Amino acid sequence: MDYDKLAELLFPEITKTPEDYETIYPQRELPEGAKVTRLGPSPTGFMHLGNLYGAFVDERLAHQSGGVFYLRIEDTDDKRYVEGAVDVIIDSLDFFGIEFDEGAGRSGDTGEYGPYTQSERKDIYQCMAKHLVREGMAYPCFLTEEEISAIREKQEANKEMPGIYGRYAACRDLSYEEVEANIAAGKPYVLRLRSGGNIDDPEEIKVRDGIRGTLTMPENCQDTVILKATGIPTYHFAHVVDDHFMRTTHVVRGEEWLSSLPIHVELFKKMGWRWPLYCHTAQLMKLDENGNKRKLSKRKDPELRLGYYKEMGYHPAAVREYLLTILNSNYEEWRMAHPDSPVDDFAFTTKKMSTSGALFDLNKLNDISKDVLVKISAADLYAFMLQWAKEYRSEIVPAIEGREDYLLPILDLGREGKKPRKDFVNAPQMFEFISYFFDEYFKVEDSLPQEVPAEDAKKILGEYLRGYDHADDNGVWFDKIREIAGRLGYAERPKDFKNEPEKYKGHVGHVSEVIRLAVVGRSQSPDIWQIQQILGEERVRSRIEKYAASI
RNA sequence: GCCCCGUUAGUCAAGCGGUUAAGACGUCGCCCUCUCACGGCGAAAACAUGGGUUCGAUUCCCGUACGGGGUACCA
Repeated sequence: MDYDKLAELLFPEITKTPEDYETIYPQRELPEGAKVTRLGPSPTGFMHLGNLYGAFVDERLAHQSGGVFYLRIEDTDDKRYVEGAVDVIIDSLDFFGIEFDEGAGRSGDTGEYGPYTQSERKDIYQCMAKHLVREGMAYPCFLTEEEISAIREKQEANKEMPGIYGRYAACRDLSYEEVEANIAAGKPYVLRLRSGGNIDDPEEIKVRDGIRGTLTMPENCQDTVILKATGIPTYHFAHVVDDHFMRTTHVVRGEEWLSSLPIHVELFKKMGWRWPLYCHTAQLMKLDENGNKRKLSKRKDPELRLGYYKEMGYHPAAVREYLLTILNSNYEEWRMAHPDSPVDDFAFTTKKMSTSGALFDLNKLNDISKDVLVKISAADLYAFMLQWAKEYRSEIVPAIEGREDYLLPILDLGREGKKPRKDFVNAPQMFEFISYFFDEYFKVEDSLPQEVPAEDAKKILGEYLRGYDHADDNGVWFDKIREIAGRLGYAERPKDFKNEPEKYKGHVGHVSEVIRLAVVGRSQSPDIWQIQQILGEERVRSRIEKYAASI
């Protein structure tokens, strides 16, 4: 068989050689140790937490080392393409503060290693495929779907490994004339790798993984398809060609790729290239909905969808912080030691990544979110909440928009000092938490405490109103409540009540709860005095009068 | 079926042959306190399982179970 002739027959229009592309895409000039990483999503328009998770790893590895992080659109499966998906990808990552240095963009590519969309790189793949044919390492295969499933059935019946390999690779040794005749007859064909693996006694290959250490696997034996009948490459071939010519140093991808690693290794070897350092991440998991079983995979589960967190009003910084704690087991510890350092100061490493899948933990996210939000200024919180409301809760926008002066002190309530309140978790919860500051949302939600009968409540509110002086400071204000409590038979100190409960109806806490109910409508809230200062005397008086009248 | 990968408290996780088996979230209790939150202190709670190897296994090896992934002209 004359492979040169076959290569010309198959790819008459390809004139460039692999060497030409080596020149077109030279080694990158980067500082020592700089890492080149990439995100390669398929343009389905669906981004999930796993994508973000991987993107963080890529981003950190590249930017921590002075390297390059680029975006490559992997659209070799035309069935998957969704219009506008590239923008969705860029936008949703941008929301979480992840930016690319080069690659596909909203308005075309940036960078010297493009095109960055696989469907535009057909010539490159074909050139490499032609090279493999010329070297006798790839061949055209005319097997039809039916023939392939017949082979599979036979293999299953014989309990053999399924697939096209060795003696089942019917087209491996077609003569030039047979190939020519098939093509002339218009038969469709794919290009298959002529695997060098020994199916009966595969050799072991060792591949170093940045997360999992050294992996030991059997070599590939399958004559994997590298070019589909359309001339478009499969993922395997595109990955090898692209990551070589884009000079990727670290490939971060999900563990679902682990089992095709031997294919990639064989392809790299056959091309005579060095393969990048693979980093196979563990999959994020979810609890099963019915019998809250163990772990379940993702896809379409709402909380794994990236847009979910934005819709739920979680601040991107909180999601980032949460992801980082999942990403690197020593991050939390570092964060406790460096509460105010920027994330960039943390030395991220793939070695500290978990090899087993983590279950998403909403409690943890909420807790982390509180810690993150407490450090964000009221002005930023305001802007964040407003933006969220505009997108997802337009009916509350009028309450918020243009009222920054009113809202800033509210958002800062109790956040001063060394032990600030951590009341806020996400945007909707923030709004709910402060909703009593809006007259249109204020309502009395809780009922009087057991210890205070209705007539006492009326008396408390009456006396409170009579003695109310908006100019009182916090101390004077509370002393007055103590007096009222004492006069009506309630302990002025909770301890007194606790020690001698039979002597009192209740304690000052119960008395102030009545006032709290009148002013904020709930039995729990931050400091009432501060709230009153923000509400203003008129509204305080009117709320108390109204509540007293309703008892 | 076959092939990979994994399995430490409810969850996330340190741990790399000898530890009282860290820490965080959640839960519970106490303290602080006008409520809640914050903060502080404390408690309950774990090495899937059976065999080896070893003076000694959570740590190493093999089997079993369980979970995940792959077995496509999908990525």
